[in-house]
Amino acid sequence: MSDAQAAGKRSASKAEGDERHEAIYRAVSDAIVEQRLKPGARLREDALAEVFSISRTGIRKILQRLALEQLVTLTPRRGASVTRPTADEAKDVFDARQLIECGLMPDVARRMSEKEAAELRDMAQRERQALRSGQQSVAIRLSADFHVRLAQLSGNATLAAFVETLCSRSSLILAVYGHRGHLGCESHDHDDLIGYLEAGNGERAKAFMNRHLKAIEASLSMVEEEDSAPDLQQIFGG
Amino acid sequence: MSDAQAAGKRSASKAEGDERHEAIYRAVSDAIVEQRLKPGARLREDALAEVFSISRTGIRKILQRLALEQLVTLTPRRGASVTRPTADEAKDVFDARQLIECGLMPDVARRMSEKEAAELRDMAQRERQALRSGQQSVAIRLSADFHVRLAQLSGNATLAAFVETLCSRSSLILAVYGHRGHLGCESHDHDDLIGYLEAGNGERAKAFMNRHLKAIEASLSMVEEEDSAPDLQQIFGG
DNA sequence: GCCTGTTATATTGTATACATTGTGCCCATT
DNA sequence: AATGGGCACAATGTATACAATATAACAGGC
Repeated sequence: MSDAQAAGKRSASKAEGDERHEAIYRAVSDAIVEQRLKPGARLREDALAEVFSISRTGIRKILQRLALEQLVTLTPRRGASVTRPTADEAKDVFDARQLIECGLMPDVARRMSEKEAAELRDMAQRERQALRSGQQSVAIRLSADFHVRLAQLSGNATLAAFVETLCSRSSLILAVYGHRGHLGCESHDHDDLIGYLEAGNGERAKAFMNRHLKAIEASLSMVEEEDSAPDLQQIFGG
Repeated sequence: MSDAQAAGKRSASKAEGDERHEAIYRAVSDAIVEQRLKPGARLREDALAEVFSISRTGIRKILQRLALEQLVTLTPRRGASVTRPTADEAKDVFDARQLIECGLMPDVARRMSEKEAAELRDMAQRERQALRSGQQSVAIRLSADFHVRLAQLSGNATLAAFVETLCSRSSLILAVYGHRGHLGCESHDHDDLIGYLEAGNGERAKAFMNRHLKAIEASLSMVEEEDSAPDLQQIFGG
């Protein structure tokens, strides 16, 4: 990589620097969403800076962005770590998803084209495939992407961007509170949903999405696991 | 500046730096929301750094945060300026507010205590007062605060934070597309809404909020005002 | 032998210096 | 006189150096 990096460094005089930052951001974000970086994992600035061959300045920028999206937690003099969502946060996130994603279904049903439906079916199929072949990280990502793409089809970019952050956080929640092997979305659910949307039945899709999200939330085991020796912390801790 | 900076450097050893940053962030954010900084206004890093007596590093951090909330626009080598929302963005923001704020009304009606109702009434009264006495900036802020506080009472911190960004952006939208003198919320609307909520009538409140937001949106004049001599830009510009 | 206080190390926070790039002005040329 | 190129300036992007602080290891005392 050193060659490409050195060459990139020299030739990246233009606005490529931004794209590089974006790429690094996505790399870290993806690693978190795909649960290769697990909640609680520390993200040291030096280490990240070395891995991606940029200075800490750029890394800090990226970490701040991730912190604003609640994917990493920035503790003042302690640095960054992958966020470990609380039970309250988990509830908020799923309530928000229910309100928004369900609310968008009628719009999606009205606007979705055949080409977009095909794209969604492709995503759903690849998700099933990944699930069957045991590629958990890929499946998690495709599942989140499916929900995000759906929101984008509503035509509301603002809400779509918000749904994206909610889905990313959902992945963290599943990592902490989900049962292993069961990663949220049932494999056939997404296909069923596409069917309702293709039929233009927004209300049906809305109701189905509601059940779908409720099912995911219900599959979580909401026990806040205490640290190794935390009794004092829980009794006195602010 | 060197004196104040040196003194600040010594005394701000603790975690006060964070609070200082937060204060500066709020100062800039407030100025934007209250329309003392108008859309399109350039925000030069040097100038801000000098005004607040910190280095550009801290300013950049704050500008990035504001950019993620869509309050300022960061053009790659051109710097920061107060965002001038497009008509599409305006529609998205108000659609989002309708979906979310209305959807939260039942929860608010169920959870709101008498003390919180009194607090809201106080805010609404101060808003009317500010409006009467011609303090437009204060009125704008109080109006946004009212909607945000309402969302907070739903108990969903995630959605409340999102509503906060939507309200801030709404202020920008009103600055660009609103008629002068008419700043969105009718003065008695908020009081009426509190009444429905106090009565525990969530559905009524929901319907009223829907009309309320629709009325605000309808009051906008959605003409994308072209710059002084921009014909070529609009025809060819990306 | 365990607990506490101190010191050393490692990591983040901040500022500043340097490199890069966009913009506007001025001059030369047609 | 107008246009195009070049140059100078100004503002941002990046990296590094320095300062402050939290953690952990270690030593001394109870």
